[in-house]
Amino acid sequence: MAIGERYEGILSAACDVIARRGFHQASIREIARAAGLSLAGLYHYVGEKDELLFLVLGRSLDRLIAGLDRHLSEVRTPEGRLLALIRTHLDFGFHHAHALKIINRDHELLAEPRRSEIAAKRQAYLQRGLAVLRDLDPHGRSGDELLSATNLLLGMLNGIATRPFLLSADDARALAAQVGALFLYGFLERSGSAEEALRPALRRPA
Amino acid sequence: MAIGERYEGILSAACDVIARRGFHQASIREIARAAGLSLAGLYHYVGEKDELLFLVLGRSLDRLIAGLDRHLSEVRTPEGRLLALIRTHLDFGFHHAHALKIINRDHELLAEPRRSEIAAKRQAYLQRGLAVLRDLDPHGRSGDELLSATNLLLGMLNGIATRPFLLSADDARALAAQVGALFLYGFLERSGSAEEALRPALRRPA
DNA sequence: GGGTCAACCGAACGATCGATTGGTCGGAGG
DNA sequence: CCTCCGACCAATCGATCGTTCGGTTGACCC
Repeated sequence: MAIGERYEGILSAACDVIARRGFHQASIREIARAAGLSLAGLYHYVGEKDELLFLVLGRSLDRLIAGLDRHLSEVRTPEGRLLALIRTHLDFGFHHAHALKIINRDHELLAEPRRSEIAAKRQAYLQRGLAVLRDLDPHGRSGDELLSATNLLLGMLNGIATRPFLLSADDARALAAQVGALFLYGFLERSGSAEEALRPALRRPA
Repeated sequence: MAIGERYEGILSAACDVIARRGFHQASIREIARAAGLSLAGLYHYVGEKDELLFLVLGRSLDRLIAGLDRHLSEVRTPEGRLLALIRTHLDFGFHHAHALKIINRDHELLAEPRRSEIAAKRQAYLQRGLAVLRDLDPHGRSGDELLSATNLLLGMLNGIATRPFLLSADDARALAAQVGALFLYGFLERSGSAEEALRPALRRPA
């Protein structure tokens, strides 16, 4: 067994167990067992429990961001870049469902300074999404509006990426097109007749 | 102090502590301290730790669903009902941020049969959203499509409802209109030129 | 063949967890 | 006045937690 291979197995086992049980409920003993090591054997590779979560989060976010950058670099049009973002996220959700679950659920559980380091990577991902929407925006939206729109989009993606909708990679692909069309239309047409359509409802009391 | 008042205080304290620390990291002792009781004093009111999470989740979901039903009953048009759903959710996120956080993050941590009971309430909420979208849908979407669209919408709402975008109730109101317009447009116009706009991007390789 | 080092493991540490036990205390009922 | 009961608490239980310690083993180097 290659030297890094055991390390990979540990992180993979940690990812599985933490995703299934939640970080604080996932005991080091259970992770060690899943990785095929004894408790003390695991501690030979890892300093403390927080480090396991930190490594899993860091590696997953790095992969997610790298994948996004790779896909974005292949597309020039703003619409294509939006679709690339959506595809990357859903694809990641399909291939690394456990990792995405941990990213969204357990990212606040780290102690400083690891917490800040992970938060920075999450922020880096968010910024890329915001840049895509800025290029796409025909209305000159403010930074705040773009930020909330970015969170809307990522929330949509997480709303389906972590649930059992994605049964195959083709599903993810098809769903990406759907989501892209739905979001793009609303995003582009904001100040047009969309508000018009809602005006009667907006006038009603609470 | 009235008899139910202490009980209210316990559930409120549990909600705060669990939201801040996560369920498994929130010790019964800390919840008891936050509620102004001793450890054994808390056990006078509650049978076991799981029951605390169960009560918090159940009460929060009941409130959320009741609020939604109340708001839906006041509106007749499909568009107005969509907006009512969005408003209800964002309003709940603003006034009960801790509860919404627990609903979205810790709902899987219960043991059976409590887990199923909470899952049923979540399902009831989802079904109401699905019904709203069905009334609104001009394309005769399948149940699966409507279900994923519902998850998209709820994902959007959770994407912003739990983050610090909502500084005031007016913010929540304004954001609801934004979200409503964005989603409505995309939802209504699906098979029109939205796919047209994405077609060039769709043809590109992965 | 003696020495060194990474790669482990069994056993145990103190701390903290959820939960229980045995009680005190004050007020309501008779 | 006595009894009873709900409300509450100090002390403690066994289990489990994260972490550490003291090894053993086998491969590699001189």
